[in-house]
Amino acid sequence: MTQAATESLTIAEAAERTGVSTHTLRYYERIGALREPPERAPSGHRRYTERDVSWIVLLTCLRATGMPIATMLRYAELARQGTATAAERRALLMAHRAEVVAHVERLQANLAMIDRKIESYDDIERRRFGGQ
Amino acid sequence: MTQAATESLTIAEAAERTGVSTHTLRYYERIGALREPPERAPSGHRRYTERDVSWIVLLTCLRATGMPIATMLRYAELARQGTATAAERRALLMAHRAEVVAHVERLQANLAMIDRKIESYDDIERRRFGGQ
DNA sequence: ACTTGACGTGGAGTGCACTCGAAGTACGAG
DNA sequence: CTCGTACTTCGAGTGCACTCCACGTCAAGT
Repeated sequence: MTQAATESLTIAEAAERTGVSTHTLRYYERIGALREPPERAPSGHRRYTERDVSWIVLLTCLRATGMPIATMLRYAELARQGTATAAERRALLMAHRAEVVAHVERLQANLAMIDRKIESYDDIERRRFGGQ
Repeated sequence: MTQAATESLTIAEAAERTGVSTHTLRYYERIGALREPPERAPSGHRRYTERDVSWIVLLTCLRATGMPIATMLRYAELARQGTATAAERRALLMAHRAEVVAHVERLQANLAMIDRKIESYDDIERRRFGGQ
Protein backbone atom coordinates (compact mmCIF):
# COMPACT_ATOMS: atom_id res chain seq x y z
CA MET A 1 0.00 0.00 0.00
CA THR A 2 3.03 2.31 -0.15
CA GLN A 3 2.34 2.91 -3.83
CA ALA A 4 1.32 6.22 -5.26
CA ALA A 5 3.22 6.25 -8.55
CA THR A 6 2.27 2.85 -10.01
CA GLU A 7 -1.46 2.75 -10.50
CA SER A 8 -2.14 -0.86 -9.58
CA LEU A 9 -4.50 -1.92 -6.82
CA THR A 10 -4.57 -4.85 -4.45
CA ILE A 11 -7.60 -7.08 -4.51
CA ALA A 12 -8.94 -5.37 -1.38
CA GLU A 13 -8.62 -1.95 -3.03
CA ALA A 14 -10.26 -3.19 -6.20
CA ALA A 15 -13.05 -4.63 -4.08
CA GLU A 16 -13.56 -1.34 -2.32
CA ARG A 17 -13.61 0.68 -5.54
CA THR A 18 -16.07 -1.64 -7.30
CA GLY A 19 -18.28 -2.71 -4.41
CA VAL A 20 -17.60 -6.34 -5.26
CA SER A 21 -16.22 -8.63 -2.53
CA THR A 22 -12.71 -10.06 -2.87
CA HIS A 23 -14.30 -13.51 -2.87
CA THR A 24 -16.43 -12.55 -5.83
CA LEU A 25 -13.51 -10.92 -7.60
CA ARG A 26 -11.58 -14.20 -7.46
CA TYR A 27 -14.71 -16.07 -8.44
CA TYR A 28 -15.21 -13.86 -11.52
CA GLU A 29 -11.63 -14.44 -12.51
CA ARG A 30 -11.99 -18.21 -12.05
CA ILE A 31 -15.05 -18.43 -14.30
CA GLY A 32 -13.55 -16.14 -16.92
CA ALA A 33 -15.73 -13.08 -16.43
CA LEU A 34 -12.73 -10.76 -16.46
CA ARG A 35 -11.46 -9.94 -19.89
CA GLU A 36 -8.12 -11.21 -18.74
CA PRO A 37 -6.80 -12.16 -15.32
CA PRO A 38 -5.10 -9.26 -13.53
CA GLU A 39 -1.32 -9.06 -13.38
CA ARG A 40 0.46 -10.54 -10.41
CA ALA A 41 3.05 -9.03 -8.09
CA PRO A 42 6.22 -11.12 -7.68
CA SER A 43 4.62 -12.42 -4.49
CA GLY A 44 1.74 -13.82 -6.51
CA HIS A 45 -0.74 -11.22 -5.26
CA ARG A 46 -3.14 -9.81 -7.82
CA ARG A 47 -2.61 -6.26 -9.08
CA TYR A 48 -5.62 -4.56 -10.66
CA THR A 49 -5.24 -1.74 -13.14
CA GLU A 50 -7.79 1.03 -13.67
CA ARG A 51 -8.73 -0.77 -16.84
CA ASP A 52 -9.48 -3.92 -14.82
CA VAL A 53 -11.56 -1.84 -12.45
CA SER A 54 -13.61 -0.27 -15.25
CA TRP A 55 -14.36 -3.70 -16.62
CA ILE A 56 -15.51 -4.89 -13.21
CA VAL A 57 -17.70 -1.82 -12.85
CA LEU A 58 -19.29 -2.66 -16.18
CA LEU A 59 -19.88 -6.20 -14.95
CA THR A 60 -21.62 -4.93 -11.82
CA CYS A 61 -23.80 -2.80 -14.02
CA LEU A 62 -24.76 -5.76 -16.16
CA ARG A 63 -25.36 -7.99 -13.15
CA ALA A 64 -27.39 -5.31 -11.37
CA THR A 65 -29.65 -5.16 -14.40
CA GLY A 66 -30.21 -8.90 -14.28
CA MET A 67 -27.83 -10.22 -16.90
CA PRO A 68 -27.12 -13.88 -16.13
CA ILE A 69 -23.52 -14.89 -15.48
CA ALA A 70 -23.57 -17.04 -18.60
CA THR A 71 -24.30 -14.03 -20.81
CA MET A 72 -21.64 -12.03 -19.04
CA LEU A 73 -19.18 -14.79 -19.84
CA ARG A 74 -20.19 -14.68 -23.47
CA TYR A 75 -19.59 -10.95 -23.49
CA ALA A 76 -16.18 -11.38 -21.88
CA GLU A 77 -15.29 -14.06 -24.40
CA LEU A 78 -16.18 -11.72 -27.27
CA ALA A 79 -14.11 -8.95 -25.70
CA ARG A 80 -11.13 -11.30 -25.54
CA GLN A 81 -11.46 -11.92 -29.28
CA GLY A 82 -10.72 -8.29 -30.06
CA THR A 83 -12.30 -5.55 -32.13
CA ALA A 84 -13.64 -7.96 -34.76
CA THR A 85 -16.44 -8.86 -32.35
CA ALA A 86 -17.43 -5.28 -31.59
CA ALA A 87 -20.68 -5.53 -33.58
CA GLU A 88 -21.65 -8.72 -31.80
CA ARG A 89 -20.91 -7.19 -28.42
CA ARG A 90 -22.99 -4.19 -29.34
CA ALA A 91 -25.87 -6.48 -30.33
CA LEU A 92 -25.57 -8.34 -27.05
CA LEU A 93 -25.80 -5.09 -25.11
CA MET A 94 -28.74 -3.92 -27.22
CA ALA A 95 -30.60 -7.15 -26.52
CA HIS A 96 -29.88 -6.79 -22.85
CA ARG A 97 -30.95 -3.18 -22.93
CA ALA A 98 -34.30 -4.20 -24.38
CA GLU A 99 -34.79 -6.74 -21.61
CA VAL A 100 -34.01 -4.19 -18.95
CA VAL A 101 -36.47 -1.72 -20.46
CA ALA A 102 -39.15 -4.42 -20.53
CA HIS A 103 -38.34 -5.33 -16.96
CA VAL A 104 -38.66 -1.73 -15.83
CA GLU A 105 -42.03 -1.52 -17.54
CA ARG A 106 -43.23 -4.64 -15.77
CA LEU A 107 -42.01 -3.23 -12.48
CA GLN A 108 -43.93 -0.04 -13.04
CA ALA A 109 -47.11 -1.94 -13.88
CA ASN A 110 -46.69 -3.99 -10.71
CA LEU A 111 -45.98 -0.82 -8.79
CA ALA A 112 -49.32 0.53 -9.95
CA MET A 113 -51.02 -2.61 -8.63
CA ILE A 114 -49.25 -2.23 -5.29
CA ASP A 115 -50.36 1.38 -5.15
CA ARG A 116 -53.95 0.32 -5.69
CA LYS A 117 -53.59 -2.16 -2.87
CA ILE A 118 -52.18 0.52 -0.58
CA GLU A 119 -55.09 2.77 -1.48
CA SER A 120 -57.49 0.00 -0.54
CA TYR A 121 -55.93 0.04 2.93
CA ASP A 122 -56.44 3.80 3.03
CA ASP A 123 -60.11 3.12 2.33
CA ILE A 124 -60.27 0.69 5.22
CA GLU A 125 -58.75 3.28 7.54
CA ARG A 126 -61.23 5.87 6.38
CA ARG A 127 -64.14 3.56 7.07
CA ARG A 128 -62.85 2.76 10.54
CA PHE A 129 -62.08 6.26 11.68
CA GLY A 130 -63.27 8.91 9.29
CA GLY A 131 -66.37 7.81 7.41
CA GLN A 132 -69.99 8.56 8.30
CA MET B 1 -64.44 -29.53 -15.33
CA THR B 2 -68.19 -29.80 -15.98
CA GLN B 3 -68.70 -26.82 -13.70
CA ALA B 4 -70.05 -23.50 -14.84
CA ALA B 5 -72.29 -22.57 -11.93
CA THR B 6 -69.94 -23.07 -8.95
CA GLU B 7 -67.02 -20.69 -9.30
CA SER B 8 -64.26 -22.93 -7.99
CA LEU B 9 -61.18 -23.84 -9.98
CA THR B 10 -58.95 -26.88 -10.05
CA ILE B 11 -55.30 -26.37 -9.32
CA ALA B 12 -54.53 -26.54 -13.04
CA GLU B 13 -57.06 -23.83 -13.78
CA ALA B 14 -55.77 -21.66 -10.96
CA ALA B 15 -52.27 -22.17 -12.32
CA GLU B 16 -53.35 -21.10 -15.78
CA ARG B 17 -55.15 -18.00 -14.53
CA THR B 18 -52.28 -16.84 -12.35
CA GLY B 19 -49.30 -17.93 -14.39
CA VAL B 20 -47.96 -19.85 -11.40
CA SER B 21 -47.17 -23.55 -11.81
CA THR B 22 -49.20 -26.15 -9.92
CA HIS B 23 -46.00 -27.18 -8.18
CA THR B 24 -45.47 -23.63 -6.98
CA LEU B 25 -49.12 -23.30 -5.94
CA ARG B 26 -48.75 -26.32 -3.65
CA TYR B 27 -45.41 -24.98 -2.46
CA TYR B 28 -46.93 -21.61 -1.56
CA GLU B 29 -49.68 -23.37 0.35
CA ARG B 30 -47.15 -25.55 2.19
CA ILE B 31 -45.08 -22.60 3.39
CA GLY B 32 -48.15 -20.58 4.33
CA ALA B 33 -48.05 -17.93 1.64
CA LEU B 34 -51.74 -18.31 0.92
CA ARG B 35 -53.98 -16.48 3.35
CA GLU B 36 -55.66 -19.81 3.97
CA PRO B 37 -55.41 -23.14 2.19
CA PRO B 38 -58.01 -23.58 -0.55
CA GLU B 39 -61.09 -25.69 0.05
CA ARG B 40 -61.04 -29.33 -0.95
CA ALA B 41 -63.44 -31.35 -3.06
CA PRO B 42 -64.66 -34.56 -1.41
CA SER B 43 -61.96 -36.34 -3.39
CA GLY B 44 -59.30 -34.25 -1.64
CA HIS B 45 -58.58 -32.16 -4.74
CA ARG B 46 -58.01 -28.45 -4.16
CA ARG B 47 -60.70 -26.00 -5.22
CA TYR B 48 -59.62 -22.38 -5.68
CA THR B 49 -62.09 -19.50 -5.40
CA GLU B 50 -61.76 -16.20 -7.23
CA ARG B 51 -60.66 -14.76 -3.90
CA ASP B 52 -57.84 -17.32 -3.73
CA VAL B 53 -56.87 -16.39 -7.26
CA SER B 54 -56.74 -12.65 -6.50
CA TRP B 55 -54.50 -13.33 -3.54
CA ILE B 56 -52.17 -15.40 -5.69
CA VAL B 57 -52.10 -12.65 -8.31
CA LEU B 58 -51.09 -10.20 -5.59
CA LEU B 59 -48.34 -12.59 -4.53
CA THR B 60 -46.99 -12.79 -8.09
CA CYS B 61 -46.96 -9.02 -8.16
CA LEU B 62 -44.99 -8.84 -4.93
CA ARG B 63 -42.60 -11.57 -6.04
CA ALA B 64 -42.12 -9.97 -9.46
CA THR B 65 -41.07 -6.78 -7.72
CA GLY B 66 -38.48 -8.63 -5.70
CA MET B 67 -40.20 -9.15 -2.36
CA PRO B 68 -38.51 -12.06 -0.59
CA ILE B 69 -40.63 -15.07 0.30
CA ALA B 70 -40.06 -14.38 4.00
CA THR B 71 -41.67 -10.94 3.72
CA MET B 72 -44.52 -12.39 1.73
CA LEU B 73 -45.08 -14.88 4.55
CA ARG B 74 -45.13 -12.05 7.06
CA TYR B 75 -47.73 -10.27 4.96
CA ALA B 76 -49.84 -13.43 4.72
CA GLU B 77 -49.56 -13.92 8.47
CA LEU B 78 -50.82 -10.38 9.07
CA ALA B 79 -53.68 -10.95 6.67
CA ARG B 80 -54.68 -14.05 8.59
CA GLN B 81 -54.88 -11.98 11.77
CA GLY B 82 -57.69 -9.89 10.34
CA THR B 83 -58.46 -6.20 9.94
CA ALA B 84 -56.61 -5.21 13.13
CA THR B 85 -53.34 -5.58 11.22
CA ALA B 86 -54.42 -3.45 8.25
CA ALA B 87 -52.14 -0.58 9.20
CA GLU B 88 -49.18 -2.87 9.56
CA ARG B 89 -49.89 -4.47 6.19
CA ARG B 90 -50.15 -1.05 4.64
CA ALA B 91 -46.78 -0.10 6.14
CA LEU B 92 -45.24 -3.28 4.81
CA LEU B 93 -46.50 -2.50 1.32
CA MET B 94 -45.30 1.10 1.57
CA ALA B 95 -41.82 -0.06 2.58
CA HIS B 96 -41.79 -2.49 -0.30
CA ARG B 97 -43.03 0.19 -2.64
CA ALA B 98 -40.12 2.41 -1.65
CA GLU B 99 -37.68 -0.39 -2.36
CA VAL B 100 -39.18 -1.01 -5.77
CA VAL B 101 -38.97 2.68 -6.64
CA ALA B 102 -35.32 2.74 -5.55
CA HIS B 103 -34.67 -0.38 -7.58
CA VAL B 104 -36.22 1.15 -10.69
CA GLU B 105 -34.06 4.21 -10.22
CA ARG B 106 -30.92 2.10 -9.98
CA LEU B 107 -31.98 0.20 -13.09
CA GLN B 108 -32.40 3.44 -14.98
CA ALA B 109 -29.00 4.69 -13.91
CA ASN B 110 -27.46 1.40 -15.01
CA LEU B 111 -29.40 1.61 -18.24
CA ALA B 112 -27.77 4.97 -18.89
CA MET B 113 -24.35 3.39 -18.40
CA ILE B 114 -25.23 0.58 -20.79
CA ASP B 115 -26.39 3.16 -23.31
CA ARG B 116 -23.06 4.95 -23.05
CA LYS B 117 -21.30 1.65 -23.65
CA ILE B 118 -23.44 0.98 -26.70
CA GLU B 119 -22.61 4.44 -27.99
CA SER B 120 -18.93 3.69 -27.60
CA TYR B 121 -19.40 0.74 -29.94
CA ASP B 122 -21.13 3.07 -32.37
CA ASP B 123 -18.01 5.23 -32.26
CA ILE B 124 -15.84 2.21 -33.05
CA GLU B 125 -18.02 1.41 -36.05
CA ARG B 126 -17.78 5.01 -37.28
CA ARG B 127 -14.00 4.97 -37.04
CA ARG B 128 -13.82 1.70 -38.97
CA PHE B 129 -16.20 2.54 -41.78
CA GLY B 130 -17.33 6.15 -41.76
CA GLY B 131 -14.64 8.44 -40.40
CA GLN B 132 -12.24 10.57 -42.45
C1' DA C 1 13.35 -11.18 14.26
C1' DC C 2 8.62 -11.17 15.26
C1' DT C 3 3.97 -10.39 14.86
C1' DT C 4 -0.22 -9.25 12.56
C1' DG C 5 -2.97 -9.04 8.90
C1' DA C 6 -3.66 -9.53 3.85
C1' DC C 7 -3.35 -12.65 0.20
C1' DG C 8 -3.06 -17.31 -2.19
C1' DT C 9 -5.48 -21.98 -3.59
C1' DG C 10 -9.00 -25.61 -3.91
C1' DG C 11 -13.02 -27.26 -2.76
C1' DA C 12 -17.08 -27.31 -0.03
C1' DG C 13 -21.14 -24.90 1.72
C1' DT C 14 -25.03 -21.49 1.61
C1' DG C 15 -29.50 -19.30 0.57
C1' DC C 16 -33.12 -18.60 -2.23
C1' DA C 17 -37.02 -20.08 -4.78
C1' DC C 18 -38.59 -23.20 -6.81
C1' DT C 19 -38.98 -27.88 -9.38
C1' DC C 20 -39.22 -32.64 -9.88
C1' DG C 21 -39.93 -37.61 -8.97
C1' DA C 22 -42.18 -41.59 -7.06
C1' DA C 23 -46.01 -43.92 -5.68
C1' DG C 24 -50.61 -43.90 -5.01
C1' DT C 25 -55.82 -42.24 -5.65
C1' DA C 26 -59.66 -40.17 -8.44
C1' DC C 27 -62.51 -39.00 -12.30
C1' DG C 28 -64.49 -38.67 -16.91
C1' DA C 29 -64.81 -40.72 -21.60
C1' DG C 30 -65.60 -44.77 -24.33
C1' DC D 1 -64.72 -51.90 -16.70
C1' DT D 2 -60.77 -49.89 -18.50
C1' DC D 3 -57.95 -46.33 -19.93
C1' DG D 4 -55.61 -42.12 -19.60
C1' DT D 5 -54.98 -38.05 -17.46
C1' DA D 6 -55.13 -35.13 -13.38
C1' DC D 7 -54.81 -35.00 -8.82
C1' DT D 8 -52.58 -36.22 -3.98
C1' DT D 9 -48.30 -36.35 -0.56
C1' DC D 10 -43.54 -36.31 0.77
C1' DG D 11 -39.07 -35.63 0.29
C1' DA D 12 -35.30 -34.93 -2.62
C1' DG D 13 -33.06 -32.39 -6.35
C1' DT D 14 -31.93 -28.20 -9.16
C1' DG D 15 -29.89 -23.80 -10.68
C1' DC D 16 -27.98 -19.67 -9.76
C1' DA D 17 -24.61 -16.76 -7.76
C1' DC D 18 -22.03 -16.35 -4.69
C1' DT D 19 -19.64 -17.16 0.01
C1' DC D 20 -16.89 -19.43 3.15
C1' DC D 21 -13.28 -22.50 5.07
C1' DA D 22 -8.83 -24.40 5.94
C1' DC D 23 -4.45 -24.04 5.53
C1' DG D 24 -0.40 -22.11 3.74
C1' DT D 25 2.50 -17.96 2.14
C1' DC D 26 3.78 -13.24 2.12
C1' DA D 27 4.36 -8.32 3.52
C1' DA D 28 4.93 -4.44 6.44
C1' DG D 29 5.47 -2.24 10.78
C1' DT D 30 8.27 -2.05 15.53
